[in-house]
Amino acid sequence: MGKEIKLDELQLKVMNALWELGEASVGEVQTVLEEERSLALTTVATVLQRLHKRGVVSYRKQGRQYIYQAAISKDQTRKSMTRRLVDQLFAGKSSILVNQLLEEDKFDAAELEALKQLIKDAEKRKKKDSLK
Amino acid sequence: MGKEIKLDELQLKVMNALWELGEASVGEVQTVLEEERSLALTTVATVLQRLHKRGVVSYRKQGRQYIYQAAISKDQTRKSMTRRLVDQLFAGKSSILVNQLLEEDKFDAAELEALKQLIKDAEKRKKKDSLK
DNA sequence: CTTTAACTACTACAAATGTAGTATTTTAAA
DNA sequence: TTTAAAATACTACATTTGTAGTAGTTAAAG
Repeated sequence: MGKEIKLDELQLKVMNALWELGEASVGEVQTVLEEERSLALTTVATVLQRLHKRGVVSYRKQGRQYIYQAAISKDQTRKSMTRRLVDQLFAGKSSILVNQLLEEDKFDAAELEALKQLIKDAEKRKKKDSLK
Repeated sequence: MGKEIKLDELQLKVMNALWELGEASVGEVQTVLEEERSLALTTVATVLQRLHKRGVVSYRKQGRQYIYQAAISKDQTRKSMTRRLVDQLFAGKSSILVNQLLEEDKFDAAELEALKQLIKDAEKRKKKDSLK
C-alpha cells in the first residue's frame, strides 16, 4: 500500500479526532477541535465531505446524521507523510533526519535508551538478513 | 529563530535547486528542475517571485536578470518542517517518528552504527546537563 | 543587419483548502 | 404547542499554489 497521503493542517486535525474517537459525527469532531479554537460546524462538515470525496474517510448514516470514520490508518498516514518529507528535504535519507533530531536534543534519557534497544533489534535483523 | 516555514512540493524543489547552486537565475533553476520534468520558464519565475514576496528567497540584479538565492537555510527548513510533522502527526514526540523509521527498516548497517554513536553523544550531553 | 533566444512584466485560469452563512428539515426542550 | 437546537444541503468567497501564455525588450547568434 504505497498510496500517497497528503493532508494539510486542518485535515490532519480532523483525522486525529477521528482516530481518537474511532467514529464521530460532524458535531463531535467539532467539539474535539473546539478545544483549540472555534470553528463553524459547516467548516468541519465541509472538510469531512471533501475528505470523503477523496476516500480518506467513510461514513454510515444514523438517522439523518453522518457518522464518519477514518478510512486510512494513522500508521499509514505517518509513513506516507514521513516518506514525503524525507524524500523532499532529506534526499531520501532517513538517517539525516534522525541525526538532526539527535543533534537538536529532542529526546529524554528514557527515549534514548529505548532507541538504543530498537537499533539493536534492527541490527539483529540486518545480521539475520545478511546471513540468508 | 522559531520561524515557521511551510513549503509545498514545487517550492521545495526550487529551494533545493538554490541550495545546491548557491545562487541562480530563473533559467538556471528551470534547468535543474527540468531533469525531472519540464516546466515553463514562467512557472519557475512565478514561484520564485512568490517566494521572494514571502521573504524565503532574495535576489540581486545582474543586467536585466535576477539572480536568486535562498534567504533561509536548508537546516532551518528541515527543522521547521520536521517539527510541524512531529507536532501534527506524532503528538510532538520525535521518538515515535524514529521508532517508526527503525521498524520500517530504513537504515543500512553503517547508518545504524552512526546512530548508535550519536545516541551515545546525546546521552553524554544528557549526563553533563543533569550534573549541572 | 536580421533573426533568434533569453528574460521580465503582466495576465489569467484551475484546483485545493479554509471559512462560514443561509435555507430547510427534523428533533428535542420549554 | 411553540421555540430552540441540531444537522445537512447548498452556496459563496478568499487565499494559495501550480500552470503557462502573451507582450515587450534586450542580448546573442547568424
